[in-house]
Amino acid sequence: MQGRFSTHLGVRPMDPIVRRLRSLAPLSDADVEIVRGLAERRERHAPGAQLVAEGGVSAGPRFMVSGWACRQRLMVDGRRQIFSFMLPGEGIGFARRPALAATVALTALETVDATPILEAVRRGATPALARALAAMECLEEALLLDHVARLGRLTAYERVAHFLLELQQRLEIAGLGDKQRFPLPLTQEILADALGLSIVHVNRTLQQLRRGGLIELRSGVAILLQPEALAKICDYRTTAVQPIKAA
Amino acid sequence: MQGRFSTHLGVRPMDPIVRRLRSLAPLSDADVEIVRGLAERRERHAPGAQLVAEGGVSAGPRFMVSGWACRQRLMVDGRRQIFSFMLPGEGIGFARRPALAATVALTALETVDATPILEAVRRGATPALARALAAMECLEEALLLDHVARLGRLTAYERVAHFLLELQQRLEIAGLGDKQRFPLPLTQEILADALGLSIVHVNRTLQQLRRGGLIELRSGVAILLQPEALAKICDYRTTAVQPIKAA
DNA sequence: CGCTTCTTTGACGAGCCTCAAACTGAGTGG
DNA sequence: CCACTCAGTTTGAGGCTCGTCAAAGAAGCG
Repeated sequence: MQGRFSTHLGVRPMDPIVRRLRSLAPLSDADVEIVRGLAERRERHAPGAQLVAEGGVSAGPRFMVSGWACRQRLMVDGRRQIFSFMLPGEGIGFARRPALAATVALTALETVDATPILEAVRRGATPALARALAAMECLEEALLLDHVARLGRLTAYERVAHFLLELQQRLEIAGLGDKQRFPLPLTQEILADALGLSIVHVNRTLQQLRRGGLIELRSGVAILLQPEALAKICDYRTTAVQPIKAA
Repeated sequence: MQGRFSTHLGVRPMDPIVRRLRSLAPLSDADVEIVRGLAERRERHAPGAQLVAEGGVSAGPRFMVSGWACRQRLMVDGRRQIFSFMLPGEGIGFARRPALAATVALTALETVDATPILEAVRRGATPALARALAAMECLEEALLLDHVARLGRLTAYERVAHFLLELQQRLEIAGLGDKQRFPLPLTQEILADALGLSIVHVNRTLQQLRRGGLIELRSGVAILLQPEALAKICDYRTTAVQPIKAA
């Protein structure tokens, strides 16, 4: 289904990665070629598969090619908190440290090994990609802080609006979806565990947004009918993506 | 007051920093000397002072010497979310990126410029300190994830317990406080803004913990009367501080 | 179809927030 | 030394937000 989607739209598999990196720093054709070269070592994962175990060392840097994943932690009594989502084009395991949370596939997904890029960067061969990776790390932290503020200081209604706006933006950058419409292959349980709510309350909040004519949701596709109104609801500010100047 | 405290206990100003780094990686005497050498360039800040502006570039790496600070963000309607606290011995602005949140002094505090250490590390002069700084960064992210889980999946009662246990541990490492007792110079408003609660509810939750004989709080000092019971309440797991192996 | 997973709905209660006001303690100045 | 102020804490009352329990629809899938 996902594969067909790509084919029909003429989206080549590495496009989300290229688009995303380009949004972080201007890349030369040579840089882009390095990225496209990654396509060789592709890896498939089934939904539910654990990409990185909590406490384990990450199996090298990778990019998401298709599908969704998340970082999460479980409590002894079964409660779950999702820390972040990984979308096509985004990186996994670039930080060389023990994983502080498990990374789990939420849908069927594909990744590519990004080791060649990291090596090229270490050789100093591609300062532009180095900047892009630095900006990527920075953006990840920004998203985590947004998540904290969302959980700590927004109501359920605001949280859902804020989260949808964030996804819209990230997916648009990757070339999936536009200003209003994007794929959303998440169950309400997953939304609940990310947003710190119960399933039931997520359901009711979504309906409230629907009844208000703000969003539409069906069969894995979200439509933001009034993005500006949504942004107003939750004081949404685009997490600025300023490319980092070389040191 | 704070100065007197240090003098009486015979705590030298750089001790918290040394202790904290030592908890992250074994340091040689030479390493410790480098750290103690920082004491020259000390800086004072009044409570409420902004150490780093949101969006601004951090004014170089620093260590907290005394006092407390926090990273926070304000919403347009005045709501505030505190992302993290900075305690004596901990670092500020080591990541070379635009600040994603403002850093604000919560009490009178002192910092030292850590640039010399960063330079020594870059020269490769001190691999042990390099490991300690890497572990420091890692630990910071771990704390942030803990914070997310706290806000998303713990009740008010659990949140407060969890937070107090975290502070106890961090302060003990810095040599301030012991297994049960530690300084807590935070108003209930600050606690509320960190834990995603209202002031009133923080107050009631603290009293619930007091009535349960779990904690004691007075004039800026917290006492955990039953640390194990507290840990049980909130599924508290020490955020393991495993020194990172050299690459 | 018949299963399972996911969504939706209702009823109810608890957790947490808001508003408001009293109380405490540490200055501060007359 | 005693008001007086101000920031912070505590208490009460009431209500909204959100969670839990339970069960009934939908929707995907073999």
